Amino acid sequence: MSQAREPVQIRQTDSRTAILESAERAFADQGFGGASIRAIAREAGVNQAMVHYYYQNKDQLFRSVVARRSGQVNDRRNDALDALFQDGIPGLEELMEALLRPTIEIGHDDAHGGPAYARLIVAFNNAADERSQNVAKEYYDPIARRSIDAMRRVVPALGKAEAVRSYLFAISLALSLMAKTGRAARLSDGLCDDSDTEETVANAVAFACAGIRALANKNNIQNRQSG
Amino acid sequence: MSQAREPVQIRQTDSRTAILESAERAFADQGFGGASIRAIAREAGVNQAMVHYYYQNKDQLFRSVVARRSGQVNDRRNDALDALFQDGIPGLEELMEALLRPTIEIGHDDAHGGPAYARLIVAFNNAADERSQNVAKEYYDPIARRSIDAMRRVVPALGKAEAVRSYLFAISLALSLMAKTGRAARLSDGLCDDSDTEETVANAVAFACAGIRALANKNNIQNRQSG
DNA sequence: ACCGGCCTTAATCAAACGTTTAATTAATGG
DNA sequence: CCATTAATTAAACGTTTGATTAAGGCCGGT
Repeated sequence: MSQAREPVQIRQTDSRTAILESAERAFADQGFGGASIRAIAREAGVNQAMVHYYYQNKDQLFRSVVARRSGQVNDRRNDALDALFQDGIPGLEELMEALLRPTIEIGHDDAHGGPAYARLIVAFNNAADERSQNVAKEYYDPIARRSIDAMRRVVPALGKAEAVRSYLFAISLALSLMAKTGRAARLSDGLCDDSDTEETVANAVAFACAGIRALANKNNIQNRQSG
Repeated sequence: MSQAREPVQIRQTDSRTAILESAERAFADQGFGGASIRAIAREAGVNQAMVHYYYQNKDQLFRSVVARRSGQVNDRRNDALDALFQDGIPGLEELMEALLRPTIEIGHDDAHGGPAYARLIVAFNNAADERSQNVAKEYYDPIARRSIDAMRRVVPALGKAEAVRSYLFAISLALSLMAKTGRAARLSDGLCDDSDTEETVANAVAFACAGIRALANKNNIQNRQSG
């Protein structure tokens, strides 16, 4: 009688993702320049040549880290957008929650290295260097454009420039909530927890929606005055 | 007849500040780990040993870069707070403009390396590593605490935790406006200019105030329900 | 003229860096 | 069972890193 046969590929898969997760932590904590491939390999428990074997070089290793996570987040955001607009036009709160919740939740997922990715994504979100912008363009611009269009359908008074700013504001909000720098806890003497995902989402959505409506009104008034 | 005597320190100051400004650009563009002292010295037009002569090591060089700029910003913010509360309690819009304007303006000051510092400060504002948090604690926590207290005086309904979050949100907004990553321009097909300082300040203040009031209301409602 | 304190220099150090190589081991398919 | 492929290893490559050293130039004061 034959045993249930396993895929037998014990060796490969472990190393590949171990490197990826170690790299995620290293890039998040020390930046691209500060992270060293040697340390990444050491912490992953693999030979340092394995990093190049699987990912060629440091640049592509970085891209691979971002690619994996951005897929996880943006698939959820795209699905949520599909569902929301299927039955007409949703409310602004629903829309913003659909956009921000996946980002916040993955950052709060301690068991799967969420906080490390949160710190990483925050760092490169506001970075102006060519590598960061290329990665942002490839992995985050498509969902950004779709989100901005959705925001303008939900709040018609929102001009394109205001919508872009609002989107970037909202993302920046959500990211600042994910990156547990310890500063919020320090400044609030421990009152700000930020481990409560639901409260975090609620705060981000409330703040963002109010801000967006304010920009929409401002835009409206300007148009009325000048038109 | 004696000539008007100058402080005579012609030699020193040039190299000192040349290093500081070169370092500011390097740290902003490549991060702490990615920036090299050799490149910093080269771009400053000095021997690389001069960097250690004036700033001992890379860590203190970084601190010196932040110290200089944070002084410029926070002196202005402190003065504005003093003036605002001299004649009673100001409005929220006035308060937030006092807090955000200096930050935004220094980031827009192209002639004096503002954009470089903007990118630098954005990068380390959301960083969780020990060095960044130590620098933040030393150079930005005092004004942060004072600002948070001021916000609660202006909006009494704002709880402490909400005030801390609001402050961090608002700063995060202003910073995302300063860091000209090119992403806003790209996503808006050039519509978002961000070089217009007044419009930038107005947008940030409007968005932040609306968000803060939303969090204050949310807090109020919760208290009423649970009390 | 000479001294003493800044400022500046070129040269050097050990350590760490990213990357490549050649050789070894383990699994797969015919 | 052998040939092929994939995974892994130790070692080394040349370069760059942060930091230190010793030597000298500049300049006002005496």
